[in-house]
Amino acid sequence: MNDSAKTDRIRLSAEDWEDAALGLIAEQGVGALAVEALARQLGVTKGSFYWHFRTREALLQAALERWEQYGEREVIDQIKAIADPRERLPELFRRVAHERDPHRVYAALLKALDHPLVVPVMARVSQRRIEFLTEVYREAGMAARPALNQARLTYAAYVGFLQLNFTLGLPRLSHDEFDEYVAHMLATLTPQS
Amino acid sequence: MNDSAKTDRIRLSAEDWEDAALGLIAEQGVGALAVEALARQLGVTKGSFYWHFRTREALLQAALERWEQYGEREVIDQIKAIADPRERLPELFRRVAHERDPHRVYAALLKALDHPLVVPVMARVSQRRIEFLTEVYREAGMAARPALNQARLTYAAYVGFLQLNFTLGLPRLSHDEFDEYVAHMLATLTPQS
DNA sequence: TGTCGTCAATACGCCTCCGTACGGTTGTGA
DNA sequence: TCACAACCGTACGGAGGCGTATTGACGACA
Repeated sequence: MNDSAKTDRIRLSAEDWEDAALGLIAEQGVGALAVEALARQLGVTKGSFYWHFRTREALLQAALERWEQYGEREVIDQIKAIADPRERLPELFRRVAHERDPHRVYAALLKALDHPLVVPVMARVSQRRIEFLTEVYREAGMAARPALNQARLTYAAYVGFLQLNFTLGLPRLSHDEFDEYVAHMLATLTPQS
Repeated sequence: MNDSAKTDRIRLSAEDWEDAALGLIAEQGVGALAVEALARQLGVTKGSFYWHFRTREALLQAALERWEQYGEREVIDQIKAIADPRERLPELFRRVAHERDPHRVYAALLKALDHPLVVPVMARVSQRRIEFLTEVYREAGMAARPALNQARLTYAAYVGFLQLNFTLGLPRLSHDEFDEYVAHMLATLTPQS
């Protein structure tokens, strides 16, 4: 039994390294991104790494770009596919509240905002999401400026939610309490229907 | 002109080191807390450090305890001193929105939630603040359960606000836009008066 | 079948930072 | 003035992580 992620492919590509890097970031944070650790996890040595990347920073950069491009589209597209605009907010909230995995990289990156490479990426991603939220609020019937402010507020609540509930494990809510909280959130952050 | 924080006291105490550590954490994050860097900043060498602390972790621990004990009381006490309970929320919001310094350590600690020492501290502090917020909401006229959920939501919005506006510098709002956002926040997170 | 490009192993040097050992200085009280 | 504790400097050992150099294995393709 191979201990973990030892894919039995003999040779690796740059993309394999980037994916592995994102996995490691999601699990242990950006600080834990070391080339020898990654190499061990992939079942090879550093010799391989420095063929694909000039430096450790280059890997981080590439992994972040990969995440920014491919990891984001999904949620937004799926939400946009919902016909009734008023149904989009509730569905969005439900996803965020109950699906943990898609947010792990984002949460990990949130803890690495001291690193100069991740700040611009997070700024772009957050900006884009806020714009998307604004759009959804507008389609739900709000005027332009309130929609923008509401989007900012909702997104801030999302970010704080990640920190408090996921990474901090804070409220230690029971299942019912949690659902009640999500319902409350939905009620106060959704335009009065 | 001494370049920065070179206090002209000849000899240092453990508290001096803890304060300097908190300052460094606020400016550059927990990861930048290195004993030789701190020693340079204080104008001494490691020899001094290891007289006061057994290890680097011990300093972090002590600094965090110091922050948890002394750095928090202030805001809560000042808010509690406001006579009219309905005035407390707006004042609290104003403070958070416009005073940057008191939140710098908290924001820095938010980016260090991968470190095992800071998680319990942040959990306790956040928990206490949420309880305080719940109290304020109750005094403003809300029932028990809604007040609790509202407090959680408001605090999540606060945490996200820190990340997006302060550390990410995200919305790049003008002064007026910013005030408008704060007003919006206040309007939707304050019980209907 | 030989050659070339691709991917990987090994070994090494270097730097940074932690922690230790020990010797030196300064203040203070007997 | 002597002794001792508090505080600090210097020097060193060692671990961990980055990057380089060199060589080796292996498949594709002429």
